[in-house]
Amino acid sequence: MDAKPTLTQTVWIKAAFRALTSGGPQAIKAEAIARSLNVSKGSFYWHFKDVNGLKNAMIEHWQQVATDAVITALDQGEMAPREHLSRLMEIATSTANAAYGGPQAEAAIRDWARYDRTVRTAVATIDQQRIHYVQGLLQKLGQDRKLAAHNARILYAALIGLAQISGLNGLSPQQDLLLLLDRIIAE
Amino acid sequence: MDAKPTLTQTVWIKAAFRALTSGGPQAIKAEAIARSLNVSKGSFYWHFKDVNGLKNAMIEHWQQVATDAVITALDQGEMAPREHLSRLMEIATSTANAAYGGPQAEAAIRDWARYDRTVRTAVATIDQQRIHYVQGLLQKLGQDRKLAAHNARILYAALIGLAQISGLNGLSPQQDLLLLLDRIIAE
DNA sequence: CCATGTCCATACGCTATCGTATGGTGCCCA
DNA sequence: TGGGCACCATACGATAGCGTATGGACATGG
Repeated sequence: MDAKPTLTQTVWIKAAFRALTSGGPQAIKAEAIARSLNVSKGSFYWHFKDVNGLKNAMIEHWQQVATDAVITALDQGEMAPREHLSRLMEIATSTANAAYGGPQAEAAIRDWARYDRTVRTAVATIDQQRIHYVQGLLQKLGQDRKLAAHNARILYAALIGLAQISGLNGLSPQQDLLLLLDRIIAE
Repeated sequence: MDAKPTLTQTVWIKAAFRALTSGGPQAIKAEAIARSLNVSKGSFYWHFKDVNGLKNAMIEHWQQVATDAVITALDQGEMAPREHLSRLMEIATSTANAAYGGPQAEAAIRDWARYDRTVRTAVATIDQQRIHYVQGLLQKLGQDRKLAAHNARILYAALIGLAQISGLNGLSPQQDLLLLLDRIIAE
């Protein structure tokens, strides 16, 4: 098998996100995650000061990844805004992207934010970035600032809401999102 | 003060929802809730078999209340569908209704559902009921079945998503929702 | 070759929570 | 009036998770 090349912080963080995604915030426990990595918690307290240290590292890591995603989306801006938006919807609703765990992890982080002040501010910041980014794309399509802001919030909210609903009933939200996008752009 | 007229299951359930809303699923603990009611956990284990018994009672209670809300909404059907929809949006986004704790509790239940199979099926059932109800209203406004279904999902998803976002940044989602409703009906 | 540093295992004490067992208090009713 | 029941308090053992302390394995450089 694997030659066990000694663990890193990142490995722990990813394992912690798996725990968060499948078991919620209260599943972020040192010993449980250690077991999932087939090591003891002695290793954990070597890499992190304590459980709060791990949580802070998780937030920082996610915020970094999420911010980078927006940045790079902005950089490769030579695509048509319309294409850009529909591709965004597809990426956001696909289940196998993002280094930190994908949309499922996103939802779990959003839950986590409800009960943790630090996470809450981090998520709020990311939300603002994304909504603002979508708003910019809509303005490029000719919508004035106010309408674009409204539509951006609606699109993003529908994205989150549909993910929530489909996460419960197993349906894919892509169809609904693309239809909504069509109508929002059409006017 | 209060003459302490002995506790009932319902009192425990409401206290449990307060705990769930403010602290998440892992905050549903016998001793903690007992302290919040100024009694000991001896009382708790008199009214409930164990913690799981309380949780089941909570789910049952919420499902009952949520179902009843849809039923009564259907019954008082002499209102214009358009009025009906906008009033629904207002009620759903107001923060001081619902016996079990209001929109905040809804969001907390939705989080809870992600990590608990029983809650998940209950929430999925309620979601279906509500979406189907909204779809019926839209059909009354002349939309065909398919379009109404799509619009109902979008409206409901936007409702949930906006609540999630505004729950993080403190903004009110009413404006956005009513605007979206206008556009959905306008066509 | 051994000294030092990195990474991890094990053992320990502490606290929180669970569920149970048992006792106490007040009320109603025969 | 006292026996029984509803409701609650208290005490207990058991388990899980936290954080610390200490030692061991392994590599690497002097």
